[in-house]
Amino acid sequence: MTTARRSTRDAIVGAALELFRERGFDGTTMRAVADRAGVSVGNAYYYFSSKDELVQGFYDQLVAEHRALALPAMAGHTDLGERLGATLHAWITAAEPYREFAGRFFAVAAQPGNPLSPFSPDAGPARAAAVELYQEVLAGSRVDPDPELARELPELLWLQHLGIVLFWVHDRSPHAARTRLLVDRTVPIVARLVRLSRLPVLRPLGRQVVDLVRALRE
Amino acid sequence: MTTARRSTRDAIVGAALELFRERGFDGTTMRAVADRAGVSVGNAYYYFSSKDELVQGFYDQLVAEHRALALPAMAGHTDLGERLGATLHAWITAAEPYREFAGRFFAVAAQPGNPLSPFSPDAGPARAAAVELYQEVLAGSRVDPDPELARELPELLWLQHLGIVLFWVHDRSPHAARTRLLVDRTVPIVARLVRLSRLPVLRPLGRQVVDLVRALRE
DNA sequence: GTAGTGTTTTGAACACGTTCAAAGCCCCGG
DNA sequence: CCGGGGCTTTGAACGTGTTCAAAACACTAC
Repeated sequence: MTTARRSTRDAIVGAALELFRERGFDGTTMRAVADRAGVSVGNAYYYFSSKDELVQGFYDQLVAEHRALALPAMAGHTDLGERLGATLHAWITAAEPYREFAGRFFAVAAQPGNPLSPFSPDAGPARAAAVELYQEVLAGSRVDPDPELARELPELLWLQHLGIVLFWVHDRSPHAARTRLLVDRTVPIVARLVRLSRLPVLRPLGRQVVDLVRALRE
Repeated sequence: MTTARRSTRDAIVGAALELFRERGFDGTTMRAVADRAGVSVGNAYYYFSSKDELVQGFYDQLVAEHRALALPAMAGHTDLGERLGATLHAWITAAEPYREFAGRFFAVAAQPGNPLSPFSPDAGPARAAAVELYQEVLAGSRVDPDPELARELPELLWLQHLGIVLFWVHDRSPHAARTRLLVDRTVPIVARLVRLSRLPVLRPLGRQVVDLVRALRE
């Protein structure tokens, strides 16, 4: 029965998330996950082909929480910098509970070939959803960048997001204060660059950036 | 005797490097490393407290090879873009033999708290050496950036280098062609930005960047 | 020489991620 | 009811990274 299948699966991923939060990724054993889910080790492997794959559950939850926090936070603002800042701070807030062990998670995802890697084909839909959020960040702001650049901007902003995440993962300061500082300082730079992109002196630069992004997309 | 100590250590790291090249990181077992080095497993752990730590050997070798390739490659050039491109292409060339499994290596290093991480305190000297190479890239070029920016530029170029490495790790194209494309497209952008940094419109932007870097250094 | 002390080396033992042959379960056609 | 074919589930077994108490060794002081 397919509903039995679902519930076993959910029990496993639920147990995994609980244990990850309690003891971190390395401190969680597959035996413990299986125990708490009330199944055998082998059964856990029937649904998830590796311990790494259990991380997908964490990932999905984080994306959903980020979106839920980001949209209301930027609503009402029309300044690109404000909207961008709200979105990035929302991410830091959403990720806060997982801070201690998220480093291991992202290290796993950073592994080339890993399906969780944001650059892997498997992560295509997840990536598209993330880029779309930045599309919305832009759409709600009264900003008028160079039109060619505008088309690539959502993806570029998502790249900025990845960079911030990378920093956050290594940030050991309380409440991720350094990452928040990085956001507060980076956002005006990006906003200014976008604003200046119409300037004649900067047009060739913008074109170079656009060409680069397109060339890499193949 | 300290020379015996050295030679055991070298035997282990040598065996590890051989095996890494033959079978990759995951395919290499500590038992195999110990065997080939002619010592016991326990002894390998006496010198290296984990399998990850053996990667340091690979890392050191790569840095040395990069420097050896980069210096002659940029000699004679005075254009910043040319020097930067030569340095980055030299890195890709030096890293080529390790391409298949370097992904695993950098994933290990990317783990927060790992002493191999470029941002860890343990890696301070290694980082300083890397930044210094970009100091040399700048020193040999006739370029005249905004003076405040100039002081932070070596570190910023090193950050660019890290970004390229990150891309390379995920690049599956033959001969890392896509990474080379990225270098060829990124370098002119960076060179142009540096050149434009003296422009009055861009001064505030440059200041923001400089402030950011300094704030994050604490 | 011998005893004492610190360093190096050993290999069995442990805990973990992962695999796999076998068993259990469910449902359908006869 | 029976038999068979696919899902699911099991837990013992394997190979791995890592630990540790004990042994071997090197040196010094007497």
